[in-house]
Formats: sequence, structure tokens, C-alpha cells
Amino acid sequence: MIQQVASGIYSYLPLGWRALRKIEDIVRQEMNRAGGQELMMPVLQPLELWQETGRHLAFGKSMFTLSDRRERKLCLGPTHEEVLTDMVRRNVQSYRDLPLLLYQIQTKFRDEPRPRGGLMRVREFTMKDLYSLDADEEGLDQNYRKMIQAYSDIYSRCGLSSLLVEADSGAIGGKDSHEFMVIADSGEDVVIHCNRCHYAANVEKAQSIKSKAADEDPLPLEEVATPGMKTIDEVAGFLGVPPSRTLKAVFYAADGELVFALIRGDLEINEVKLRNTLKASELRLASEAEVQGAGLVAGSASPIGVSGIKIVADDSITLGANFVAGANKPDVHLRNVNPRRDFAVDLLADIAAARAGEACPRCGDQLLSTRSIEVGHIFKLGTFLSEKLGALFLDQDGVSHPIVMGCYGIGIGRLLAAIVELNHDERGIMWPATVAPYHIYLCPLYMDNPQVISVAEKLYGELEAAGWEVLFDDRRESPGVKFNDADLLGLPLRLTISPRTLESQSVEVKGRGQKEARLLPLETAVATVKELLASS
RNA sequence: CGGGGUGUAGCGCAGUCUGGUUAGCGCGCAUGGUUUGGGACCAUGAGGUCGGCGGUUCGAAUCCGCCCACCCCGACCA
Repeated sequence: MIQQVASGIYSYLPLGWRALRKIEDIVRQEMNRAGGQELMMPVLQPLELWQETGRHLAFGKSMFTLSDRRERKLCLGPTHEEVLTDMVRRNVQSYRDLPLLLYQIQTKFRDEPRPRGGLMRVREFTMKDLYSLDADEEGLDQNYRKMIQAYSDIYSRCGLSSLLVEADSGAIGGKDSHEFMVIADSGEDVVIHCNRCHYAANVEKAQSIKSKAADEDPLPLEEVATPGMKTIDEVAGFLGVPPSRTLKAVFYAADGELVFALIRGDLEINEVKLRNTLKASELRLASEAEVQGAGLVAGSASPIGVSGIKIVADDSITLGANFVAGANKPDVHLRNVNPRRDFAVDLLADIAAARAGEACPRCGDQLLSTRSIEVGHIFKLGTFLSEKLGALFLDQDGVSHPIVMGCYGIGIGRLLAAIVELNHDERGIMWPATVAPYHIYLCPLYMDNPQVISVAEKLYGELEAAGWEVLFDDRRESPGVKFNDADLLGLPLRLTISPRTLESQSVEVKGRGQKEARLLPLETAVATVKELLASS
């Protein structure tokens, strides 16, 4: 199907390529049906265009860059908003030119830190990317809904049941964003969802209702010795308080600046939320040296009395009182710490990771979590890019406005991988008929028998004439070898011809998912195949 | 980038610790023959910069150093 060339770089072999093209066809049909117009934009892009929007910073090292012979900086497009917006600003003048849905199926390059999972996460991949261009938010909303419908249709035609979840918009930017997920244990993503009200979100984005830890009057601040106690569990256990009555400090470097992140001890920090809150493009844990250099004591760090560091706190610190927190001295903590009274924070926001078991932010029911594969991602970009690049139009009154944009992506190779992941057994792949590289595995046995060959060739011709794609296994291999390869390839239908089936003027048929084969009379075989494939 | 691991025939591996004939095994491949309803068998044969460079040694797949590639776990995304 596929073969690795280098880390995150693959060749498609003939069968894999056929399946990929089937998926592309489905995607193309649904995009056209939704009113999309196909076009083609270049992989090779001038870096200046990215400097205009500033997004080369957000992509950072993920962007492959190069220079031409005149030392002009170019990049291999990780996505195409810049090129498209540039095209649009030169062609769209009036509200009469809108709305517009433009798409392509094109190669993208992203120098991923760690390619993995075969085709799941690669550095060169084909993506269908559609861009919606509207005069106003209502138009965007309408197209956004239209795309959600088209995407659902695509996945179901590919034999997958998809789940629409709220998502973080990441490096692409924009405000509203959703992902299409396929439930799979092997997936890299985690979805937090609620079965009662159907709230569903990527963990990166998911919220939950935070419990109230305590409701009591503030007591006076008090130092306690905590020899050797550093982690929340150690400190809480030693002092005999639940973790929810403590405050946890974690240090990050956000675009090089040290940040003091504070959260209630029973919760974990969601780094995506934190990065968004800080509006940072790069976020990582601070090194020990950086923490010490700022005069902080890891294990006993305290928001009280620190200065010169930005403090970002999760809003959970307001849901309680009289917390235990560090004293910024080794082996000492403070009791009865109360936010506001004892220290101030620079930013107070939701930076906590939602977890299964917590309460749904919509209905309060218990949240669940599932691993999943992200097979599509859509964004309401708004006017961010059109403003940066000056993609404007004149309305009825001759007033200039930025175009309202949306973008909608499906990774074709990843979708292929997800289909295989969800449609296989211990013997091999079980292709849905819609995306199978061929419909039928034609399997003549005893190839030295002239009658077998002539009947097989005749049947092959009739099936092709009826519009079916047939893989003719003309190898002189034993039945066992052919049957096993048929299962491995996983085409929906296997037709076997042998001296035995010819005795009754019939052909044997077996669906890939079926245990038993059955005999069909030769003269009605082609007609029956149609029924069988329609139902698979 | 941090942590762990692996590089020996097309694929999967043994040999490396303890240096010493011509570097093995299974699968696959080629030729001939016998076979054939769920991965047949016999015979013969082809196929190797032992990841690369350098060092130690009479002698290196094996010891030492540097580099590279790939895989897995974490920070990134269709």
C-alpha cells in the first residue's frame, strides 16, 4: 500500500494510491456539491507573504524554508491561507463577488517535530483545503454549517462515523473552530464529551465545572515547616489537607519570558489554554536554571512576595480559601493563603485541563473521555487575515470592509489511515466498497486449466463492462496463497473460479467480512455482484 | 529539543559482551521438477560498503571516538 522513504515521508504504491484517489473523488464531489470551486495553488510560496501576516512566527520551525538562486526566501506551504488571500485581494472588489467557496487538493509540507503512526502524522501530505469568503458573519455562519454537513457526508461515505467537537484553533488562528474526530484507541487525540447533552471538545479546549474547595472565612497567614516536602501529594499528605486545599506553581517559558502559572493543587494545567491566555507562540516548561535564576524555590515556590514575573492563575484559585502554598523558602510552606488578600495575579483565566469524571460545563452531568483520530478541522477565521493582507470589498453603500473568511481542511492520507485503522481484522484490511482500490478480487484457481482461464477472462470482461473495478489474480499460486492475499488486500468481494465451480457452471462469491462463500450461477453472477456490492 | 532503543542480503533476525577460518538462519527471489480449495515440497543458484568516517590491533561486524539514519515515549497538528 505505502512505503516509507524517510521519516514522515511516504510513497504510495499502486493499491494505496488507488484508495487515496477514491477518497479524493468523494471529497471533491462533496465540495462541488456544496458549491465549492476547485483551483490549484503553488506549494512553493514567497516568504514575504507570510511575513505580511506574521504567521511564519506561529508556524516557526514547522515551516520548510529555502532560498532561490537570487537568495529570495521561499517556503514550502504548510497551508494556503496567505496565497489564497493574496489571490482574493487582487480579484474580489465588490460584495457582488461574494460569497465564494474555493478549494484545492494539494500537497502540504510541515516539518513535524515527531512524525508518527505511519500516515497519521507525516511531513508531506495531501490536504483538501477549502476557503469560504463572505461579506459578513451571517454568511460565514451559513457556509460553516454547510461545510459541517459536507464533512459529515464525506466521512459516512468513507464508512466512518464522525464526531464533531469543539477545538483550539492553534497556529491557523481565528476564533471559532471544530474538529471532526473518529473514535479509535490508537488515536493521538483525546475528546472530552458528555453523553447527556452531547457537549464534546478536544481536551485542548474542553472545559468543566470546577468544584468549590472550601467556603470559609480567611484565617491569618501562618508558616509551617515541611522538611523535604516538594510535590503537592507530599505536602498535602504531610499537612493532612486534600490537594484541593493547596496551590500548585508551575513555571513556563513563553516566547522566552518566564511565567509563573498557578493552579489549585487537585487540577492540572492545560498548556494550550495557557499559551492562548498568554498569546504566546512558543510555550515550554522552564528549566531549573531559569527558575533558580528568577529567585524562585522549586517545590516551595510562592506567589506571595515575588516580583518581576508574570503570574497567571487558573480561576480555580478563587474557588476556595485558606490554601496551603509555598513560602519561597526551602522546606517551608504557608497555611491560610488567600488570593487577593495575600497576592495579586496578572492574569486570571481558565487554564485547567478538563478531565473525565468532572462535571459537564453545559449540563453538569459527568464528562467522559475517548481517544480519537482527527480527520478534519474547520475554522472561522473572521477578518484577521483579510485585514492583514488588505483583502477588502465594497458594500452596497460603497464602504470598504475586510472579507470574512473561514477555512476547512481534511488530510486525505490521514483519512485513509483512519479508514484502515477502523476497518481491519487479524487477516488484513476490510475496505468499505466506496474507497476500496478495486471492487472485486477475481481469483481463478488451477491456472493450468484452460477452461478456468477462459471463463475467468470472460467474467473479467463482463464485470469491467458493467463498471466494476476488478483485480485479476493471474498468478500461478496455490489456493491458500491466493485466499490469504485476498484477505490481506481486503477488497469487498472475492470471486473464485475453479474446475470445481465450473462443474455446476458457477462462480464462488465471498464478501470480505463473511465467513462462508456461496455459489452463483455464471450467467447471473454479474447482476448479483451489483446487489452484493450495494449492500456492503 | 529531552529521555530510551535499533542499524548485519529485498524483509525479519542471530552473531558483538569474551576481536581470530570463507559472516550465518528463516522468509522472499531465480532456474528445473513434483504439487495445488486456506500461507506445498525437492534440487540448484543469485544476492552483503556488517549505517558512515576515523582510531586501537598482526587481525575489527565485534573494542574506542565522532557523525548519520530510523523507531518508541514526551512538548506540535490535517
